[in-house]
Amino acid sequence: MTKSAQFDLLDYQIILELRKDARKSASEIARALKANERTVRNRIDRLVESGAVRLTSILDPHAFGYVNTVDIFLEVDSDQEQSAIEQLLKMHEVSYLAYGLGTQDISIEARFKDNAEMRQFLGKVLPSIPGVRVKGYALVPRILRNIDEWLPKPEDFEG
Amino acid sequence: MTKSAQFDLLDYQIILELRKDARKSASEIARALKANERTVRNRIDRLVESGAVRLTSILDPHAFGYVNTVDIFLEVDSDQEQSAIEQLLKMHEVSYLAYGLGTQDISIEARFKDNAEMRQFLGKVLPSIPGVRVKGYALVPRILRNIDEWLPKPEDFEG
DNA sequence: GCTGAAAATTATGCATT
DNA sequence: AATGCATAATTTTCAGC
Repeated sequence: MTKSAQFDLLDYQIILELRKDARKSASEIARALKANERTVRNRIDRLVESGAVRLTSILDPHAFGYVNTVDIFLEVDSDQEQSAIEQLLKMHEVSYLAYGLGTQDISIEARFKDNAEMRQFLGKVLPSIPGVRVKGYALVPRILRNIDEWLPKPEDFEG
Repeated sequence: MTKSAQFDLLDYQIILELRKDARKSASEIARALKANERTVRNRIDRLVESGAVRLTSILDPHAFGYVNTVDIFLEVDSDQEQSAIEQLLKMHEVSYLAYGLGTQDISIEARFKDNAEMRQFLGKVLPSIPGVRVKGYALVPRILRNIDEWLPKPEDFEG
């Protein structure tokens, strides 16, 4: 589980540095923030081990030829929800999947190399999953803010 | 711009390693993949400099008290689209924003610390933006796959 | 674009406060 | 939890293939 640990402004600044470059050395960060090297290392470890921060690689779909992105709202019959979710998660095109407990809503994002594949997915693949209806979708050529760019407010860091 | 560079299976394996830990040393990765240290460093540099891969920090909203996430579909009058998008991007609650060129669709995700804030956002804040209508939304207590977890197919890497 | 070897930098382990 | 220090590991620089 992810607990609500308490982080301070040094943590916040470290997060900002790591956001620019997750491989930036602890000593470089320490210099930039005028903090102790050893402390910065300890903080990074704590941030990662607490689960509050993940240091990872994010791929640009365009660089790999995935030029079409679509956000889709689905409605699913409750009794077929589990199997529908399982099927959706098997599809590598699905880059995001979230569902509302106690509701029939599933929200997904999917990525494709061309329009034909995307149309096939919307028109054939999704409707063929038992209990699933496409409630709406939006083609999203431009993502202006991505989930990985999200930050809490500075005020969420005590100090 | 992000060009479609060509990457091979070594790049793919390096990406998989960096996904687990963006700070994993190049020598450790080289050992794991039985590749040359220097080569691994060159590849990492190339992946990052080409824009295909970003090495960054991703925060867990829960760890900072943001327990409510909602995916929202909006419809916007074309002539007010630009100003609506600008206003939405100013809101720190909005963790994702994408819009379809030539359509009226805007797709967003937003995060909140409690239900009241979220309801306020859905019921008051969004409708108060000129030209914006909430077309639908889904509360998403469970995100099963996140965008940062997305990977191209191994076949997308030549070799 | 891949690899090698020495120099510089960084990380780790252990200790103290 | 923060820090100092010695040692180990890694990265960088400059080079040749």
